[in-house]
Amino acid sequence: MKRNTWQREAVRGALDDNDGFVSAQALHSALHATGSPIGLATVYRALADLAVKGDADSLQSPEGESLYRACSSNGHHHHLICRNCGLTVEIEADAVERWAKDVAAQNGFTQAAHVVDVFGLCAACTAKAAASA
Amino acid sequence: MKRNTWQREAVRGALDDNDGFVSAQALHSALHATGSPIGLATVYRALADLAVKGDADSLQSPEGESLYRACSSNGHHHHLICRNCGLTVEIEADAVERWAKDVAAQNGFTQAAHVVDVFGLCAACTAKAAASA
DNA sequence: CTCGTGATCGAGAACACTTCTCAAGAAACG
DNA sequence: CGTTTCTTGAGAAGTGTTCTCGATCACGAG
Ligand SMILES: [Mn+2]
Ligand SMILES: [Mn+2]
Ligand SMILES: [Zn+2]
Ligand SMILES: [Zn+2]
Repeated sequence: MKRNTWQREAVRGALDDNDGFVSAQALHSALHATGSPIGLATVYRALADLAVKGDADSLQSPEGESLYRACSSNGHHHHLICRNCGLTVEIEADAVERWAKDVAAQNGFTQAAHVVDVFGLCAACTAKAAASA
Repeated sequence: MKRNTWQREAVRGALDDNDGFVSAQALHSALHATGSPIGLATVYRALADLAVKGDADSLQSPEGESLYRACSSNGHHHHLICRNCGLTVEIEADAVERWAKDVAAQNGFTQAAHVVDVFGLCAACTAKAAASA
């Protein structure tokens, strides 16, 4: 019941071309830069679809923008993200998963979900910052 | 250089009257409901100030809204939040702190900060949901 | 207790991000 | 093809937050 359009292909492709997390607007700009006439609303829709299908991870930047990324790893995992360049490292942490589940259960909470992200400056951006300081 | 106004007092008081995390707009409504003529912009400003002074914790709801809470515990900690009623439990987890620091360092990241929150349905809201289902 | 200065306030405008509306377009399928 | 139905895209609308700027008020100096 979901049709195949070049627009959806384009969004998926643009996501793949990107290493780190990107916003819908940035992706739209990138697509436009290559000459694509895709609409902004369509980019938002495609990203939302990819996210629910599990083909993309999404998170909120500290500034409140929604960011998306085509993830290599399939299962549940978390991210270490450079707040300067967006570079992302996928991290798995069974210990944290267990901890989140336990702390919820111990307090009588059900349907627990957790948000676990680490933001920092990657090695390259750290070096760059030190040089310019 | 920071003046004392009844507005700031009112915001701090309203925060204290609230168990869980609340949004700036909710707080503004609550204040209005008690007859206070405080302005919305002022509520935003007061909350931002409280947050940088460390007198309030802030986080982003999964929907992207900024939420605030007057926390009892002083030090760094995390939260277990009911997504229905906002009830909040403060949690400390040295293991998670260490893990975040380590995973950043191991990947060459500096100035690491982490976002760790657990959302769920509290016991009361779970019961209520089961009853109405 | 004035006064003066400058921080603070608040109404509304402006912003940034996201979603909605709906007419036009194009997959899918017999 | 032709029909059906989903998808698209431009712009409007919605939502949360910040900005603008004249009026107000806190507070230390005199
Ligand atoms: Mn990932
Ligand atoms: Mn807290
Ligand atoms: Zn970087
Ligand atoms: Zn609850």
